[in-house]
Amino acid sequence: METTRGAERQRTAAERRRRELLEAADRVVLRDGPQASMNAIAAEAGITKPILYRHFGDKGGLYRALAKRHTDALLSALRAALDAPSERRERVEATLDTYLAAIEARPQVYRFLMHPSDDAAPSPEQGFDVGRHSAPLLRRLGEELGKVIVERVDLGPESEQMARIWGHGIVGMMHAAGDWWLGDRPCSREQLVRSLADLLWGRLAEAGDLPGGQGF
Amino acid sequence: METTRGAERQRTAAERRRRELLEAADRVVLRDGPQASMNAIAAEAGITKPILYRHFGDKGGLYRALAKRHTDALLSALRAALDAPSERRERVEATLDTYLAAIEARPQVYRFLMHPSDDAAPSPEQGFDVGRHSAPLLRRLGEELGKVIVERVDLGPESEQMARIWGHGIVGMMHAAGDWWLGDRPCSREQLVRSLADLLWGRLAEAGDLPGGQGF
DNA sequence: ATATCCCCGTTACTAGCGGTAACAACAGTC
DNA sequence: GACTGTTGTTACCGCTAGTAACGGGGATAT
Repeated sequence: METTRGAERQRTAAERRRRELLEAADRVVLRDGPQASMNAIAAEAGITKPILYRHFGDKGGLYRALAKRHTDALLSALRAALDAPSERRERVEATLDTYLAAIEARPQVYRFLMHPSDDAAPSPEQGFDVGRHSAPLLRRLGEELGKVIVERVDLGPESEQMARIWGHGIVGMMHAAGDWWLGDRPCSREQLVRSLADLLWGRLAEAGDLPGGQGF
Repeated sequence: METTRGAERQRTAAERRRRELLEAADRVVLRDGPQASMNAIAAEAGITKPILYRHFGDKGGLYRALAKRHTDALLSALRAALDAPSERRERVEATLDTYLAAIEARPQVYRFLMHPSDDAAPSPEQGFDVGRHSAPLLRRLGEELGKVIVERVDLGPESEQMARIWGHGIVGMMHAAGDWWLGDRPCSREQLVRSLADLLWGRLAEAGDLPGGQGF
């Protein structure tokens, strides 16, 4: 009765295959961007389409699996920066810098993560399904940051609601500024990090109005 | 020689037609979301595809024309809120609220503006063309806000750079928080607005650490 | 009046996409 | 040796964006 051992071996073989396919998909996405076709990915992996579909269900499945790898990697790097033993402002700057360094190092990956090209659920459900459409990575980062805030910062009553709002807000700030910065590169990474941290540290409230017309 | 008058009339007729087509496209996008097909739009307008292509070049052209209308409308509403004669904090809150009210009122439009479904330039240029991929609306809002900040807020030296960074950062914060909020609706709009304004007003810097573990 | 030109509109097509059905070949199990 | 499950194939479906190629009608020029 070799059933269990055989099944085991088969399972691990399937998992290894799955990893190979993911790596091939990775290469293609890195080369062709998020609109890489299933045909191209299959060709890169040296096989044909139906195998991909057997492993991942549909294109959304493959992309979700692919995104999870990168998201997990980025998330753990951010967690490390967020857990460093230093002052709050320093940690915030380190986290911003970690994120920006990551997207700077591999812009194609970043682009794929943020723009899965209308992945997953085609969801023929009409009506207002406006949730989930922005990249899942942003949502996840926002939720995680919200958790960190609620458990470390004293925000008084209603702190949980506000912490989640702040989590998503700060992540969005980081993302939008990073996206813009990555396009034109108008300044150094350090300056960007410092400016964003300044914004979070209330410099907008402290700054005086400029003469001529009402202030901001 | 009726040449000029004839050409004139013809031009205005073409422009009226174009507006009609855009309105039909608007209805379809509002109903089907950003993945509305050219066939569906043509059918809604009561004509066939090639006419659309003659008017707008390609799908990206149509979507850009469509997006410009909504973007302009939203932008002018935001400008009005930003120019109100009151205190800075109040103006910031009013602007946030205007944006959130807009996306709340017509989520499908909002979704279309943010996710043009890989529009426009297929740009076969490989390499790092990571600019421009996030919705043009966000970029435009960020730039506009940056301009407003640089001309109204006293940020000392390097103020222009910092103002642009802040513009994109604040817009991104607003967008991400709004997107998340629109999905789960975890709180009222007022509360969201107040929390985001609090964040911009430096409450993160002022808040104390919570006991148990390092602070944020 | 006739011929010219230009624009609106059509039908019919291409190439490529995501996804699937049907079938072939090989493994290990009974 | 028969059976079963996995791995792989080819050939197809329905859809999409986009494009000829052609027909008809109204204004213009002679």
